[in-house]
Amino acid sequence: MSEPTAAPAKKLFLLDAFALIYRSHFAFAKNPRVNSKGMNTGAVLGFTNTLVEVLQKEQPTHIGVCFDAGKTFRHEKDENYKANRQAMPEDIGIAIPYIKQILEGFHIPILLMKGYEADDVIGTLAQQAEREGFEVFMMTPDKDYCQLVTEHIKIYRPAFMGNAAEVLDVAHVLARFEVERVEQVVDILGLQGDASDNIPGIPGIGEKTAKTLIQRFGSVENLIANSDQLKGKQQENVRNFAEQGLLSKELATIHVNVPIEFEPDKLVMEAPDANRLRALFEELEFRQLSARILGGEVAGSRPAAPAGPVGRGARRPKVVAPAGQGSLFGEGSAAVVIAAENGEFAPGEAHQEYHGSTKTLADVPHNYHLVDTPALRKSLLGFLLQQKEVSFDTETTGLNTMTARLVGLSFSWHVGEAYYVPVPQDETAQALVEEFCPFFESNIVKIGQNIKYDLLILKNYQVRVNGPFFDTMLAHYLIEPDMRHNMDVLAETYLHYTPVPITDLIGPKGKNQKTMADLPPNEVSDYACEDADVTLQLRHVFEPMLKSLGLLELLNEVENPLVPVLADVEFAGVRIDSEAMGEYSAELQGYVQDLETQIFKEAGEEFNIGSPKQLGEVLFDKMQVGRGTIKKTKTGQYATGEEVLSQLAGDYPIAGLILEYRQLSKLRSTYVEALPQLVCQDGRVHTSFNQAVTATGRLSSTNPNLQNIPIRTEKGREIRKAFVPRDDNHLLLAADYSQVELRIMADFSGDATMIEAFRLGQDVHRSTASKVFHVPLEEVDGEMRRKAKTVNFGIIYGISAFGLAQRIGISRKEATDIIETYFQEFPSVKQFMDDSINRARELEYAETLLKRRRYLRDINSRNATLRGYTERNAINAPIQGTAADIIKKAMINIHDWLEKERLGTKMILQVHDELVFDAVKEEVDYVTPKIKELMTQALLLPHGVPLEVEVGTGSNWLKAH
DNA sequence: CGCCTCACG
DNA sequence: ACGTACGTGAGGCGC
Repeated sequence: MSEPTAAPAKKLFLLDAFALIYRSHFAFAKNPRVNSKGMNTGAVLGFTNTLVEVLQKEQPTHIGVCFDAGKTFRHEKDENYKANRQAMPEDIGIAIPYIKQILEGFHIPILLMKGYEADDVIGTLAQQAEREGFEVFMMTPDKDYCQLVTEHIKIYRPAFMGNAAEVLDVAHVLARFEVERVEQVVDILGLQGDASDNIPGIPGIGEKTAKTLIQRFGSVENLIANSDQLKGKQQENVRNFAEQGLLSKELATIHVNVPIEFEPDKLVMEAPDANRLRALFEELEFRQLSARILGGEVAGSRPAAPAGPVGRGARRPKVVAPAGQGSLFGEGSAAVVIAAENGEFAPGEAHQEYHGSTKTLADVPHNYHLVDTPALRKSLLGFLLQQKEVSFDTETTGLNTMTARLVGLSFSWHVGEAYYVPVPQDETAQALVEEFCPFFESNIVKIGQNIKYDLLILKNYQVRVNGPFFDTMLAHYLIEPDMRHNMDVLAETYLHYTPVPITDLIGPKGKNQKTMADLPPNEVSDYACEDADVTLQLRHVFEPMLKSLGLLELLNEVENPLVPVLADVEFAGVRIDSEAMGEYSAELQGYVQDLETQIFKEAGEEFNIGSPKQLGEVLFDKMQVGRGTIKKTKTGQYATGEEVLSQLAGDYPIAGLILEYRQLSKLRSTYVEALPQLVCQDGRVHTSFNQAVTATGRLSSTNPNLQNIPIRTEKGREIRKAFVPRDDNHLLLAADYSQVELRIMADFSGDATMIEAFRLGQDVHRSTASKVFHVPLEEVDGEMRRKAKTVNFGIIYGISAFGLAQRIGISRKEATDIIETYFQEFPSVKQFMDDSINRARELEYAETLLKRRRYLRDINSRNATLRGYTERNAINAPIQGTAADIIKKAMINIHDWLEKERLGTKMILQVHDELVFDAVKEEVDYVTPKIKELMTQALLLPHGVPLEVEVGTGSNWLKAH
C-alpha cells in the first residue's frame, strides 16, 4: 500500500451505515451495553466510536453516510434475495433514529436513494468522486465492496474486535480473491454464493472451488461456455445451474449507475453542533465518549445547565427510595449528638438524586457518618430496628471468611445516607457484633452485595443473621447471568457512579498491602458507608427491572433464600482425613516415579513430561510416533491430549505410560497434595460455593473445588475415602438424583415413550437402546446400552453426528443413522429440540422452569459456528438450568426442615445432582426418607415425570454411594 | 497471564 | 464451507 507523502487535498469517506451498525450490534452481543433506561446502546455506541475514530485519525475533507432505503431492484430480479435475512433486531431498530440524530449533530449528510442499496449508492458516488480527483474511502466491513476498488477508491475497514483499521487497495483485493483483475471479484462472489444474502451460487462450489475455476476460466460466462472441460458432478452442476450462476453474478454485482449526482459541496466536513451532541450523549449516557470528544466535565466548571434540551437531556433518572422510618437526623437526641460532633450534617433530602456531573464520592451529596461512641451506637441501633429494610456491609481484614476478622459494620436505609460503626478500640469485635444482634436477629430485610460473605463473617462471632435477604449480586446475576457482578462495575453501569477503589485505602495488591484494621476508622468510614449506600441504591434499580423481566419470584423464592443455606453448608465444612491423604500421596509418588523411569527409557532421553511442548517434540519430532495423523492445537503446538494419546496407545507403549503418568500426577497435585493444605484448624475444608458464576444457574465451587473430586477411575476413587464424617457420632449421607436432566428433557418434550419408561421405573438407557437398535429389552447388551447412554447425553447437549461418532468411536454415517432412528422412535424429542431453538431465535434467550434466563444473542448470527454453538445452548440451558432450579429448591427446603426439627444433621456439599450430609448416626433413619421426599418433590415437572433419588450412607464419601 | 490438560456433573 | 456435545475450576508450563 503506497500512500502519497502529502495527504490528498480531497479525501472523501463514504460510510455504509447498516453494515457498520450490524457489526457494532453483534460486537456487543456477548456483553450488551444497557443504559439506565434499559436501552441496548451497543449499536449506537459502536457506530459512533467508529465514526469518531475515523474523523480524528483520517480527517476527511468530505464525508457522507449511506442508508438502505426500501426494496431494491434485486428483489425484483429474485424474490428470494435476502429472504434469509432475519427481521432487523429490535435493538437496531431503536438505534437507527439515534444514529441519524448523531449524524445530524455532526453535520454529516445522510445519503439514500429509494430502491437502491447503500453499496450501489456508494459505488456510484465513489466513481464520480474519483473522476473529480478525490481519494475515496468506502467505509464498510463488507467484502462485496472489493469489486469497486481502484487506484483511488479504497475500502477502509474500521478497527474491530482487536483488529486494527485496515485500508484495502487493489493489491489487497487481488491477493484476497486470488484473481488477476478486480472485475473478477464478482465472478467469485456470484459463483460461490452467499447464504446470508440468499445468493445461490452454483451447488458444490464454495470459496476454494470458485477461486480455482475463475483462475482457470476467467469468468462465470466463460466457465459455462467451457463446461465440457469439467468433469463428473461438477460439470453436471455447472450445466444444470448455469442460469442460476449468471443470476448470482448479477445479484452480487454492485450497480454504479444510480441516478444520483455527486455534489461535493454538500459533503464538505463541517464543525459539529456540540450542544446537540452533548444532549444526545447525555440521553444515551455515553459519558466517556462525550468527555473525550466534547471536552471533559470538570466539576464546577460547567455553566449551570439552562432550561431547554440540554438541561433536560442531562437529567438523570431518579433513584427513588421508599421512605424509611425516621432518620438519625432531625429527630431525637442522637441527631443532636452527631450534629454536634461532626458539625457538618445538613438535614434534608439533597441526596435523593444524581446530577449529570456527579461521578464519585466527591461529586455526590451524601451524609456519611462515623458512629464511634456508645451513645451513638445505641441510637443507631434504635433507628435500625425501626426500619423495614436496611443495607449493611462488613469491613474485615481479608477475603477468606474463615480467617478474616471484623473491623467494622456499615448500614444504610436512606439513599445517600449511611453509618459506619468501627470496632471500638477498647472493645472486641465480638462485643460489637453482640451489640447489634437485635438487628441481625430481627426479620428486617437485609440488603447486601454478596451477603453470604457477611453472614459467614458474622457466623465466626456466633451470630445467626435472620432473613429475608436481598442480594444485589444475585439480583444482577438473574438480570445478566453471563456478566460479572462486581459492585464497582454495577455502580458504574447502573448508577453512573465510581465508588472509591479499595486500593485507595489499603494500597495496591502486593507484599505490603495493608488491611482495613491498619487504618484509623475515620479513613475507612466513607468507603464503608459508600458500600452500604451503593448497595441500597442498586437494590432500588434492580427490583423494578426484575419485576418487569418476571425474575423477582426466582430471586425471592430461590436465590435469596439459598444464601443462608450456602453459608451454613460452607461453614459446616467437610472433614478430611489428612493422614490417609499423606499416605496415598506417597503411594502415588512411587507409581509416578516408576512411570517416569519407564517413559525416559522408551524415549531415550529425559525431559519434562508435564510440559506439553516438550512432550510433543519428543513424541512427534524425535520418536516419529503416529506418522501421518498428527494433530495440532490452535496455537500450532502438537496436541497431546487424552484423545490423541489413547489413539496411539495401541501401537506405542509410551503413549499409554504417559496417560497413566498424567492421571496419577494430576490426582496427586490437584487433590491429594492440595486438599490437606486447605484443612482448617477444625480439621475440615470449607469450600466456597459461588452462586453467580455459571451461565445456566448451577453453583460452582472454589478454594477448593469440591465438585470435581475423582470418582470415574479406581485410583481416583480412592481419594473419596479421605472424605469422612466429622466425628464418630456421624456418618456421611449422599443423596443423588438419578438422571435428572434426562427426566427433565423427557418431561419438557412430552415424549410418551420416554415418559412411560420413567414412569415404569425402567432403566432408560437400556430401553433407549432397545428402541434405537430395534432389539427386545432383554437382548440389549452392555455395548448397546453404553452407546444409548452416550446418545441420551448427546441429546441433552444438542447432539451432532460428528460429536457422537467421536465419543463412541463409530463412523459419522453410523452416528447419523443412530440419531435418525432415535428421532423416529422419539419424535417429540426432535420436536422439542427444534422448538427450543425456534423459541430462542425469537426471544434471544432460553429459560428454565423457574424462568431463569440465559441470553443467546448469537442465535441469529450469520457465523455458522457461533450460531450452532448458541443453538446447542438453547437446548441445553433450559435442561441444565431447570436441574439447578430443582436442587436449589430442595436445598432450601431440607435446610429449613433440619433447622425446624432441630436436628444435628448438616448439609455439607452440593455436586449439581447430589447432596452430601454429615448425618448424626441416630438421625439417619429419620432424615433419609425426608431428604428423599424433599428432593423428589422440590419441583413438579409439567408433564409429571417423577424424580428419583438414591440415598446411601457410609463411613466415607465413597462408601456412601 | 494464556494455554493446555484433565478432574467432575 | 465450516467445525463440531453442555457446564465448571485448578495445576503446571512457558512467555
